[in-house]
Amino acid sequence: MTNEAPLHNHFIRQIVIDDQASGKHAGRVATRFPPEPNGYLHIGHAKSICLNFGIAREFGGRCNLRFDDTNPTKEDIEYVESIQQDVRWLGFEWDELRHASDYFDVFYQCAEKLITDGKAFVCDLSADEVRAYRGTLTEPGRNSPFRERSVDENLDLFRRMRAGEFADGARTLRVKIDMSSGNINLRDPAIYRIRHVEHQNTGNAWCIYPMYDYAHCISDAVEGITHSLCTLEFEDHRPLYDWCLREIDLPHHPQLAASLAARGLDAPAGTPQQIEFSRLNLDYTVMSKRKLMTLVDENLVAGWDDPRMPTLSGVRRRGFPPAALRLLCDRVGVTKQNSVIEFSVLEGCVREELDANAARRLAVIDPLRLVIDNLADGHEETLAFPNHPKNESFGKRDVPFSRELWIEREDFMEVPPKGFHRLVPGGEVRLRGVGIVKCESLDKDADGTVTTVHCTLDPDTRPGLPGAERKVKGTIHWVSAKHAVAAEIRLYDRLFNVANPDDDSDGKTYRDHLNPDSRRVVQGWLEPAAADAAPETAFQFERLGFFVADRYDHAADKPVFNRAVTLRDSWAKASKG
RNA sequence: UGGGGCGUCGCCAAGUCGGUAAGGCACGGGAUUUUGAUUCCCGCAUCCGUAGGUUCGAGUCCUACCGCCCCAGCCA
Repeated sequence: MTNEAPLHNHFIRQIVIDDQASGKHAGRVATRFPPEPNGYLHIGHAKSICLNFGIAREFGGRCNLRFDDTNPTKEDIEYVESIQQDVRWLGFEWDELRHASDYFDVFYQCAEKLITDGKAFVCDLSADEVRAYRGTLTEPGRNSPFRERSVDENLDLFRRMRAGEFADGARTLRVKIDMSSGNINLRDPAIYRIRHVEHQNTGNAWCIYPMYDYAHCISDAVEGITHSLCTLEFEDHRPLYDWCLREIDLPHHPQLAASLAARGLDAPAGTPQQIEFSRLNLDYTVMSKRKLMTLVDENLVAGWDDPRMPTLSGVRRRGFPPAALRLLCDRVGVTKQNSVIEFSVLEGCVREELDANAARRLAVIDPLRLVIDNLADGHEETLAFPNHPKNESFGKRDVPFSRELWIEREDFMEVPPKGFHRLVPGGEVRLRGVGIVKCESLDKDADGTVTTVHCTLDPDTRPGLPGAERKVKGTIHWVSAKHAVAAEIRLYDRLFNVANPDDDSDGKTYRDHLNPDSRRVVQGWLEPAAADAAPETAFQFERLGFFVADRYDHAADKPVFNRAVTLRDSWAKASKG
């Protein structure tokens, strides 16, 4: 894959540079991308993936893919598979694939240590009671009445929790920190809960499952992660992250992780540093898993990989190349500022990438018949077209040409507005790669709609002849009617018609802002060399935009193309005012 | 009246020990062009949330205010 050079130094890269220079972590760099397998990855995740894998690659370090599968009630194997596929598609490969559930035994051993050290207790309070004891943002909480149980009783109870003696929710294991802390995460947070649920990775081996804060920091330590990168909302979890690691002290108690050795998962435990950065948000889209899930579940879109979805599988199907997403992530930078990137920035990245790497083809998506009257009936020839205007290595292809063509309906106007450079009655225009054609007459149907444009081709303007140098205002694309292949063309537009669909302050929700025209399907005509392409091949259909052969539905004899993005169109912008 | 973050051009984002505002995207103008695309030039913050202060000099230091985001799951 390509390896884009970093645009500039961001604060996390600087921390890594400083750490490496000072010999912290013995100069090692290890990161991880830790998704919970409870949904599909989206563009926001791309930032984390690029950051984590990118840092590891840049500093000669390692990066693991780790499934944060500590809550079996929400997770599913479907997601763990899609996540792996998406990470690879983005262009990254993990050093090791791990699951938090690989460490369930370690978590358990550490919990017994915490209990033995008097740092954790089994609490019998119900969820509601815990909430009541927790206090509020401005009032301190109160100690649980079970906080002072003896070590022996705690150990006994915890072992019985594990043994399955208690019902879901009956008890939790809590850590003793400070119920009066201004940081609510430190008010004796639960680190284990009872869930008699089968786990996608460990089956029925466990009925108690660790909480995120507890499991994540230990997982990081056990994997020797040096820099644990996460998003801003975990900032006030960091004291808990550090507390757990300090109290457990894995580096000095390697026996706690001894069970890993037998499975080849052991490594010297480290002391990872959590560093937070801001999420990648885009306007005109929603990025929360919950909302994306709703769009899918309620059939508001055609699935997680609907081309309008901001999921990685969605943008992939839409035709956005992975390099465009990497470029986006480079371009937006890494900071702690909440930000919303304009969707046009992403589109710009897609255009930039595809302009350089997509072969050109001719296609017409709203056909109007054009007949070249001064060519013989049945006239046919084959023209050689370069596949890329600026890159000869793309080679050339044969394009069939004949007397009857399809041109784009919007490229002809009987009464043109000022500044219109295309075909008009009595006017001239260049047919791309063919020569200059003059509109001599029109055919119309009963409604007055133009059905055919009759032209004459100036034979002196064919390519290669001196007359080809003659300037005309416009050049339009075309496709030979006789040779064209009918295709299904899916035209996509933004899913939401407001910049911030998450904003429900006016009483409306994202569901009220769905763009009814976000998907239009038309029948168009392709030159043969476009139809005959493998699924996921991206082309620029000249003057129209970048299109991709649908990953699943496209076939050479029944082509289906999705429009990834239009070309920049200064005429449309100007003529619209 | 809690805790944790963040405020530099429309959107992002650099700004080393204080020395007199990078870059990208967008936008405006021009050149080239058999894609009104691409490419190429040129322009685009006397000002860094606000108000004071320190200093020869402050986006960078101090003080006070203002604004925005996150936290009260046995979710991650």
